[in-house]
Amino acid sequence: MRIAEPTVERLIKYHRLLISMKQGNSSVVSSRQIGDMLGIKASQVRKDLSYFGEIGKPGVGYHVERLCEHIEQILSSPKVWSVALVGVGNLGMALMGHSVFQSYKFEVKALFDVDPEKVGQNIMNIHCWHIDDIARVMKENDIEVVILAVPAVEAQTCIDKAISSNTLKGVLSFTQAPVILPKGVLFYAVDVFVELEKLLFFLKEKERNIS
Amino acid sequence: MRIAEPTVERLIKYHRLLISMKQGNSSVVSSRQIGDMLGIKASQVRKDLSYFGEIGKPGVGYHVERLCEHIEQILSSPKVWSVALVGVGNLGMALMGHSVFQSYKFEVKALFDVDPEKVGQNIMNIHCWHIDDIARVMKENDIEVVILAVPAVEAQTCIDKAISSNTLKGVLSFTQAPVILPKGVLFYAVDVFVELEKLLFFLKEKERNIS
DNA sequence: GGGTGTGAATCTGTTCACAGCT
DNA sequence: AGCTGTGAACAGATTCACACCC
Repeated sequence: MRIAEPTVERLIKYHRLLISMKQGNSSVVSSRQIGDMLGIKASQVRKDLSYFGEIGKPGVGYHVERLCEHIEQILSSPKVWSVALVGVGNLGMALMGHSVFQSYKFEVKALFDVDPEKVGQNIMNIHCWHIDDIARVMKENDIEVVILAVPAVEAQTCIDKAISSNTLKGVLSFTQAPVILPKGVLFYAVDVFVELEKLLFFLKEKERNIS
Repeated sequence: MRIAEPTVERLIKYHRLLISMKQGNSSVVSSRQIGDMLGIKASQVRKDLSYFGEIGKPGVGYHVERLCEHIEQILSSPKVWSVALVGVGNLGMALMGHSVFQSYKFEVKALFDVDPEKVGQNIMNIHCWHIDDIARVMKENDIEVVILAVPAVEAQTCIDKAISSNTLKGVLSFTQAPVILPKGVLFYAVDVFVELEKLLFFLKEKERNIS
């Protein structure tokens, strides 16, 4: 069964919330409680969770630990993904330091940059290669996922080199440049610029409607 | 007229693309060309652009410069927003260095942190205050927008302090913690964790469907 | 031919409302 | 009473298809 993207996104948030609730005191939680904490309607929460069979108890709610495991199973992958981080500037470093990157779901196997100060070094225990070596290193390490944190102008060049490895399956991009990829390679983008502009736009619209 | 969020998001991307096209050679562009470059259907592009009257020429396309100005007008704000950056760690610094932050639409008026190494310093020419001073500094500088780049556990505390300034109107959050805000304060979140998990989830699903 | 603008159709996601369980 | 699970209604966004223009 196919799960829609907005649903997956919410499942991930439920899961994260449930993990933090496991340390708490109550072992049961209702759809309304979950919804309130995440700013989601209770009916939406129930619909999302009902996709996978009946796991809540009417009149009671969901068992925190059981629900958490259940979602974990849905989200879990049969393998640990090998990942390359391309671009070890401020942003790349911030990502490396981010708790997200201590995950059992993937492993950052290699870093890539062009800065001679970084190439050849080990940064946070991971070797940094020159971007020109990416195809070879990706092949040797079976790296299927690339996290792209380079300046916009270099994005396409870097990706083209990664494509030539023939092992690339997914890209998470932090640059705002549009990137051309072969069909079949999954692409997700975190676009700071767009989010910021959206915020400012709707702030403006709101003020305009008031006055 | 109200413009839907997905439309705004695309308008922002069109605008960004058009700016880079202005340096190029062709002064006219078709909906198909725009769409291909951004991975959007041509019909979608036309629908988006037709919301604001007829600005394209049948058989020819859209005049790059005129279209760019047109969208700029839609997106533009009558004022420059005053912004505070809360959290000057790796991520905060990455954001500061990001080209996005050299915008004429807003100005970063103050930084906030708890690290005694940073508090009291000027960082990239902007003064860094202790987070406890945020309400006062926000009031004094009419800061209405907060960019939140602190660890998850501190997110709510920081936001609560910002709320008490009574000038807060919008938040762009980079932490993965859910944050409680008064109704009326706009909230956008960039959630690295969620994007990464989504990518891995759909990668897994894809492999599962093949085998 | 090539390309826009747009109403209609379709697809997708959310919300409602209520039967049924504890 | 309280809460889940779910079909049905609704709302929103995308895509189609075609009339019309250059």
